[in-house]
Amino acid sequence: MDIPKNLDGQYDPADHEARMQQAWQDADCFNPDNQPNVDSDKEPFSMVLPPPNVTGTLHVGHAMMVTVQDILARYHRMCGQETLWLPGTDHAAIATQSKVERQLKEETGQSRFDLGREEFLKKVEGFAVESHATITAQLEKMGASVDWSREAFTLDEAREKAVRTAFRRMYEAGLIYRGDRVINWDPVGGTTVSDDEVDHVEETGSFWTFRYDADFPIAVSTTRPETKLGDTAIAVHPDDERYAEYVGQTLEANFLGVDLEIQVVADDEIDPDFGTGAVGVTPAHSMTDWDIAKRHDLPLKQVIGEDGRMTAAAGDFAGMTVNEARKAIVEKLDEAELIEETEEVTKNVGRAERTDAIIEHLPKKQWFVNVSKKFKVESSKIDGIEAGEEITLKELMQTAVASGQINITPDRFEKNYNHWIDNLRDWCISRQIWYGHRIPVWYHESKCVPIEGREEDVSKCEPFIVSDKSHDAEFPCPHCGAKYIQDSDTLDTWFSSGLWTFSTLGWPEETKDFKRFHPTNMLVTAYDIIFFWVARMILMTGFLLEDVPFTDVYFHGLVRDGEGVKMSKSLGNTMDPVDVINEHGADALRMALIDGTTPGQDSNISDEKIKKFSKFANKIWNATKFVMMNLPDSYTHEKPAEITGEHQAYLDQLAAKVDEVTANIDKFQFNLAAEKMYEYFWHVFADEIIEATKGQVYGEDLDEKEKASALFTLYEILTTSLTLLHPFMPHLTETLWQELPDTDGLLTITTWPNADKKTNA
RNA sequence: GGGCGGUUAGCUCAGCUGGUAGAGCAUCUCGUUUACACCGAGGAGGCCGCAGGUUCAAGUCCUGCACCGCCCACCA
Repeated sequence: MDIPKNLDGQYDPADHEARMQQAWQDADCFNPDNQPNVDSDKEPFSMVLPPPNVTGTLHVGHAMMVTVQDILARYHRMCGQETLWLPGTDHAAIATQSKVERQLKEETGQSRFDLGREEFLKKVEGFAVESHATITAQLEKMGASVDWSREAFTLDEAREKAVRTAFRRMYEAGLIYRGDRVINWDPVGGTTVSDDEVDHVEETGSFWTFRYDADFPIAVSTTRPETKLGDTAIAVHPDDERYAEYVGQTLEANFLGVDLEIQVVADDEIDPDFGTGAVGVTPAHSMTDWDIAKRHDLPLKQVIGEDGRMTAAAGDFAGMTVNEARKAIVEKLDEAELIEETEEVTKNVGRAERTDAIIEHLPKKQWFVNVSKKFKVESSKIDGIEAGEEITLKELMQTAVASGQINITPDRFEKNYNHWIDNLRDWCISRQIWYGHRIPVWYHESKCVPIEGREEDVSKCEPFIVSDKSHDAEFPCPHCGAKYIQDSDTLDTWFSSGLWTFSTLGWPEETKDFKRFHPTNMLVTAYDIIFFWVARMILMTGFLLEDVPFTDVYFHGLVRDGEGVKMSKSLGNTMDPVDVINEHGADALRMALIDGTTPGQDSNISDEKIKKFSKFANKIWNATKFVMMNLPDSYTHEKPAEITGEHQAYLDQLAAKVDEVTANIDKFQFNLAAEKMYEYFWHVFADEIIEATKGQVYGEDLDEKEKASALFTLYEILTTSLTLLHPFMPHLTETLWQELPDTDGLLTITTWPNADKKTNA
């Protein structure tokens, strides 16, 4: 028999991958509404794509995430479950805005303030559109079986409504509040950032022990003398006899020309053995000092401004940058012989994740989510929480996981998660940037900001309105005609991504999709956003739906280069998935990402590894060619009356392999499933079984019964293998499936070999 | 200061609930067999970080230690 004409030569993915993607799109089978192989007895399977930031292009880390999810989606779809994998993108507020700001600066030298809010936002949106097009093209190229008809964007109209509704409901429950607190201020980005957006870098610096003035009885230590201009107290341990006589007193000091009133307080948190045992308390510029100040009702004195310069309260040092002031203060202290000791120490310096600016701690009025305030749960769907129970967001987040309702793979991350929640402070959700969901609060201009000369009767007017409705940035007050003006801040990007599993399904409307697909089944993501995102999703879903967002979380590791070095643009070792796909095919890339990697473990991707699987693809191509060359012209796959003992043993081995691979996928052991199929197809099927049957299917003096038995066995093993490999190598397997003589329709909606055995699929 | 991960063949890594060590690449020998040279047959190469313990049996479980890496935490 001749070589099948479409299988001539070697396998070249470039000839087939796009064709197969088109065939799937044409059949529209990734849209669960049109999925033809749904088994109505089975539960649906749903997942959201963690929305990539619209800040550029996808990298191999995304490819890993997409591969794992696509394996799951295709597997569950083949098992007959109505399967939804919902794609989308994230506006990534600060990340996107700062990227566009940098571009603007480089190209025109302008800042966002030169352009103005409206013009600048147009620029950002233009950039986002471009980036979005790149990302969707990349996802398609990887073979992601997502349902594009349901695509969402964290900043589109439907999501805006979800965000406003969420904000309002949390506000009404008393969980969102506006308050003064010390926040993390990014002086370069000109915005607050949350605790999680601060990276701590170890740097060396001096640690000075000094007195405010020569007559002051207590010495204090600091790495940041410039903040000491804002000291309003000294805290000591209650049992510390050295300072007992001063506790309760208010001492006067003149610190390099600035008058200080220092209250001496006793606080259990102070370590008497560290430094002098006395801490200069700076409530305005330290979060821990702020806490101390709250406990002792201490006043607050801000000496550093939002521009990173000393304020008027800093006396002679006003107007200096923080660094200049530090230097000047140390010099003057030195001259006045007030420094008792200078030590070199290593210290953690907080830097803004996006701009790398050194974070300043400043007191500022911001919006927060209170994670420690009890609220009443109306009708709980969370295991371990009863309807009517009073609970905090922290407790809710921990219960959802501790109860086992949310299962984390690998489970060691559960510890991380709990530990983070234990230490969680209120979540600062307002940002002073322009790109994002504007805070849905409107302030009454005459009530909140009294305007001179106006005498409207404002007794009926609300000072501000929190609304889930769509309003303009300004609208007239129905009572007095003055204006309501919207808060100029935007929300932390994770506020909207926290709603992602249900905002994408139409919430707050009770849509069919929402009822059918929520809670979702799986969340697949890298472990580095467990706090940013996973925890916030559990928080938001827990409060708003009194439910969990998903029942399984799978964390994959970070992807490094072949030498195990973290990929970065500056090192030039980044890998664009599209380049790899163009050269070796998406299937080879997918297998290379899965092979030899375990959940949560960082892995290396190398050219060598990718080649391994492009060779494997070629092997499958050729084995299929061999089987087809030996089939009769109009082969139909029917079991012959007699299967020889030898062949039956092969089929039994195959059945066992099906069970093993299925079990591996069910347990999220994708590496084992992939390695098993590699080993089986190449070294068992190709090397042994095909070789052993060669003399039985072609040549002289054939036993016709044995030949029929052999051909049936070969075809059975081949088609079953292609089916098992489909979630991993969808393009190649679909291509071959289309060439085989007795296959029906698309492989991607063909039933998984032992799908009927699976009870809870 | 807490927590987590890693330490297995020259390199990069698998090894699920404990039962006499595996893959790819590299290396050596042989083979132009009509699916595939992106191939086949065969070989060499491992006190499974160190030290104890549990067990009939440990790379796999327990304890301690060492080194590498990561995360969290502003000892002011």
